[in-house]
Parts: sequence; structure tokens; C-alpha cells
Amino acid sequence: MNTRERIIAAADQLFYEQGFEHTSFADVASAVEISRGNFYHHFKTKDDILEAVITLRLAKTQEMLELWEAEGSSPAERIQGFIQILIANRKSIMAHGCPVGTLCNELAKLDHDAHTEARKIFGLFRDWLAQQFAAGGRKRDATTLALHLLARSQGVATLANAFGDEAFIRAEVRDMCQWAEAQVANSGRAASPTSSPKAKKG
Amino acid sequence: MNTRERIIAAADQLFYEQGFEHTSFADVASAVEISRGNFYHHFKTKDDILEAVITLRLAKTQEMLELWEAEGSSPAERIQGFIQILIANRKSIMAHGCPVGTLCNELAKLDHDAHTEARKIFGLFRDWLAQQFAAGGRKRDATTLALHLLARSQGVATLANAFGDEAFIRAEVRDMCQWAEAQVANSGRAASPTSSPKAKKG
DNA sequence: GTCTATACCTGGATAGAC
DNA sequence: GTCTATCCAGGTATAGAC
Repeated sequence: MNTRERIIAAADQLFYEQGFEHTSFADVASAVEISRGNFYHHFKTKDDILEAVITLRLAKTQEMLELWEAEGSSPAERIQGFIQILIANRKSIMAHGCPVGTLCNELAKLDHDAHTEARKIFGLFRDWLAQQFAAGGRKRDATTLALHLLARSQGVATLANAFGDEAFIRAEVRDMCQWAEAQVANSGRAASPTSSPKAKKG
Repeated sequence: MNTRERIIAAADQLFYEQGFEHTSFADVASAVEISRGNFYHHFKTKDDILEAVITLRLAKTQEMLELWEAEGSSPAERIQGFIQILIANRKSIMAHGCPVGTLCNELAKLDHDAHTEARKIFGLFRDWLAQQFAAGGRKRDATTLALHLLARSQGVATLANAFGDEAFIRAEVRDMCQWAEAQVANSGRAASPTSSPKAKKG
């Protein structure tokens, strides 16, 4: 990994943990253990680093989705794999929220041009999920279902971050998995539009 | 409205639109049309303003919930009133996200002490919603249902902010209303844990 | 490519006149 | 209570030596 890549990786992590604006060049430089002067040899402005970080995230997301596509044996299983990242990443989500959602939120507030690029990460997840629902027989409302699931996982991340409640994450993940199962199982019929999270110990 | 109150009101709005960190004393002072020096007569530090803003938001939220409590004629109607704020505030949500969720997120990233105070706003909504579900016959899982609904509305706000898609908000609101209706109608029985957003024009 | 030194600006915060 | 003037820290960015 060359210096440029190390800078991007460090910025990626710090932007997630501390936010874009709150992270200074000095923070990144000290994480990479280079001088600030050297820093500017690789990136002219802070926006350039942001752009590189978003590009990296897009690439990593794309790669992950392709892996899931290859590994999962059915649409239902793949969708459940997506939902499970809430549990796999629960510690960092409780500490810092969802990397995608919080970055988009921050860039929207800053009225930053890169917001357009950042939301493409959401777009990748949306399209991949829609593809799974379509493959599961829900061609007509695949994107609606994808956005619905994406929204739910975002909401879980936001509240998990606010309350730090791991049991809440697990309960919602369980419910989302059951919901997803029912969607692609129910492929032919129009499913009921109502649901309930399972009552505790119910 | 005295100067202090005007400062808090301006800070409240700017923190929402631009974020806490991105908003400078100069921004607030110029919005209130006072000098920066005068500013410090009212608030010693930036954290003091943040605290005042959160206190204001807590009070306004409490007041709003009490109003809804008095005005709504049934638990189901009150819950639907809560859901409808996503539509009433759709423009600002698409532009800046949810005021509560985005503030909590930002404070978590800054590792700011006020995070504890800020999440109490979520707590007010959670408890009020739980109260409605309990009144609707769902005493046992009232808080679970409340958190579920709160999470869903947060997720809708996050994606609405990212994509600026008003139709998406309306579709999710419709689905949440139907879900809520079914919950308090179904009071006695354990409801099915699965749901689907309605297929478009389905 | 990497460093040190430094210029420049913004933003938080203070002092003191009115 | 309000103002102007000012200080200081930190953050972005540049110049130039090695």
C-alpha cells in the first residue's frame, strides 16, 4: 500500500468515526505518520480527499455486492446477508452510525457537491437489493421493496447509534429477515401491507 | 422575544440546516443581527448555546406531544398524526434530514457530552408512542412497537434526504399508517411479524 | 517523495469603552 | 446590553530545502 492509498484509508476511517468536517489534515497526517507538507504532495485540497474516499467506498461496496452475488445461493439468502451486516457491524454502528447514511447526511448539511457522489453508494445497495427481489419473483415492485428495506436498516442504525441498544438491533434484524423471507416466498401474490415486530418472548 | 431567545431560535434553525459544527458564532450573530461581542454577553461558550438549543427542542417536543395527546381522539389517530409529520415536513427533511436524528448523529461523531441530552428527544417520542400503543391494547410490547415505528420514520428521513424522493416518503407513510392501524386494531392477538410496502398502483 | 517552515484565514473567546 | 478591538488556537494551504 503506497502513501496515497494509506492516506485514503486513514481518511476513510476518520471521516466515518469523527465526521468529514471534524477531521483535520493533521488528524489524517498523524494517523498515516507523515508530515502535513507531504500530505499536500498527494492531495491538493480536502475535497480531493473526500472524493477519493467516496470513490474507494463505491468500489469496496461494488466488490462486496458482487461477492454476495456469487456466494449467496438464493435471493432470500442474499437479502438476509445484507440485513445481517447490522449485527456484524453493531459495535461501530452504535458508536458512529451507518457510514453511508451519516456521510450523506453531513454532506447534505454542508451543501457539499460531493453529496451527489455519496448517495450513489446508497444507489448501489438499492439496485442490488432490487435485483434480488426481482429474482425472487417481485419484478414489479422490486425497487419499492429495496428502498423499504434500505430505509429500515438506516432507521435501525440511527436509533442504535442514539440509544446504544444491541437488543433492539437484534430484534429488528430478526423481524426484517422474516419480512424478507415472506416477500420472496410470496412472490406471486400481493402480500399484506401490515407487519409487526415480534413481541418479546412472545 | 428577547435577544437571548432570538439567539437560541436562530441557532436552533442554523444547527438544523448547516449542522452544529459548521455553524459559527458569526453565522448566528449575523442572523440575529447583533455583534459577536454582544453574543458573548448571553452565552459564554458554543456548548452553552447547544445546551440551550437542546433544552428548547425538548420543551417544544414535549409541548407538541401534549397537544397531540389532547387533540387526538384515539391511539390509532395519534400514532398516525406522528407518522404524518414526515409529509408535513417533507421539504425540510429532504433538504436537511430529521432534526433529531441528524443532531444525535453529529454529536455522536464529535463524541460530545450533549449527545446524552439530545437523545432524550428521541426518548420523548419513544415514550409517547409506547403510551399510545399501550392505550391501544399493546401493553406488553408497547416499547418495541414504538422503537420500531421511530426507526422506520428515521430511515425514511435518511433516504428522503439522500434521494430527495417525495413519492417514496408518501408510499412509506401510507404503509406505516396501515401498519399502525393494524397494530392497535389487532390488540388482543399476536400479529404477524411480516409486512410489505404496498406495490405501486397495485 | 518527504520534510520544515511559514503564510493566511477562520472561528472561539476576552477586554474594555459606551 | 451592546458595541469595537483584539488575542489566540487551529486548520488550510504554499514555498522551498533535502
